[in-house]
Amino acid sequence: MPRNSDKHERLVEAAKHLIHQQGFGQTTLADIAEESGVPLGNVYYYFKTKDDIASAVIDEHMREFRALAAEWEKQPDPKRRLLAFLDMPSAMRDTVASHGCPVGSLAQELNKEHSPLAQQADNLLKAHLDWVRKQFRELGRADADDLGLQMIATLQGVSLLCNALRDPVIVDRQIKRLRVWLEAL
Amino acid sequence: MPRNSDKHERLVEAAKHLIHQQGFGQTTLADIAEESGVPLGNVYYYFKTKDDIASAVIDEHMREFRALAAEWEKQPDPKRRLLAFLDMPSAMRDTVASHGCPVGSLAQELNKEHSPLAQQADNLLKAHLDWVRKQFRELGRADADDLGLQMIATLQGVSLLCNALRDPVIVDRQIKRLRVWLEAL
DNA sequence: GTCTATACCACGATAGAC
DNA sequence: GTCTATCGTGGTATAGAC
Repeated sequence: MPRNSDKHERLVEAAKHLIHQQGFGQTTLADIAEESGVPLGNVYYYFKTKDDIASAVIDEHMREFRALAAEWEKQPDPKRRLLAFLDMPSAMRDTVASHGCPVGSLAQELNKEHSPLAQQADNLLKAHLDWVRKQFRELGRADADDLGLQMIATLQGVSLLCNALRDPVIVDRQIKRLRVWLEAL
Repeated sequence: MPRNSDKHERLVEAAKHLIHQQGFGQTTLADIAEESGVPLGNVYYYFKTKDDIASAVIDEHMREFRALAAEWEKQPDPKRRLLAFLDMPSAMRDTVASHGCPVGSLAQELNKEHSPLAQQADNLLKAHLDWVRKQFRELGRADADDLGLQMIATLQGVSLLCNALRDPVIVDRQIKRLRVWLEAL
């Protein structure tokens, strides 16, 4: 067990970045070892398999999401919470243009494999969706489930197109549109 | 040069299906050879590299898109052309739930590599986008570019979520919403 | 707990017989 | 043109010294 060392943490952090940039399949254990400054063979002291690293990365994404959600929930009403949520993709516009959405692209990749990792990534995406839907419900919308899906789908689609067209301005424009849409709701 | 043989065609067709189902990285030449009934070593008579096969697959997608577009363009007005366009994802709802959008997921995967294939897949996605934008322009909309992006982004996002949640009904509902939106435009 | 060296295997690609 | 056999590389995972 990792004790007084931060190597475990460094490995997960390196894997998180590399997987976002290169995808899970393209990222080798050697890449992760190098980026985190841990010798290759030593990686197996912390993780039994490559899949275990990916699993830890998804867990980390989930923790980060929960921490952000706790921040957004400090807003006094659901509409402002949703607007706060939109700050996330806005702030990531450049990295989205370069590598897409870290959670959406990972989920899509893992869903092509038959590994149980896919389910875990899907749950992460579902956590985003559920949180947004909850806000729409608190707004009193009977069609909260559809609205939430519409919002997350738009963000995922915009990320994909923004990445394919390599144009961060797409994120700006479409998020602005979503803000207007929210305000008017 | 392939002449009186359909092996070339069978290889591309097999690769197209397998890449959609498993992704490009996960699909091996052995898979493609087996599915198309061509011996492994013989694949290299038709394609110099694995990338060349992917390139041919993307070309094939492009041809199919152009053929469909030619059909849609038989509709008398742009609104009906856009509605006809939406029949495609509707008809594919089950395979989208199983494996995502064949062009969107491929583009996202290839954009994580540094290969020139990414550009080719991006062009395919852009062809879809350009066609839709053209229809909005012919509808007389000054914001045609935004509307087109909004529509393609929605479809891509819906495909991704539908795949992650494994629920084809999501496609039905959201396409229905898009139809209503179009009618009202 | 840490690191080196290496086993082992899958896959892309090639050689060369027919 | 077709197919078999095989090479070489690179990547996951392990053995075992320190």
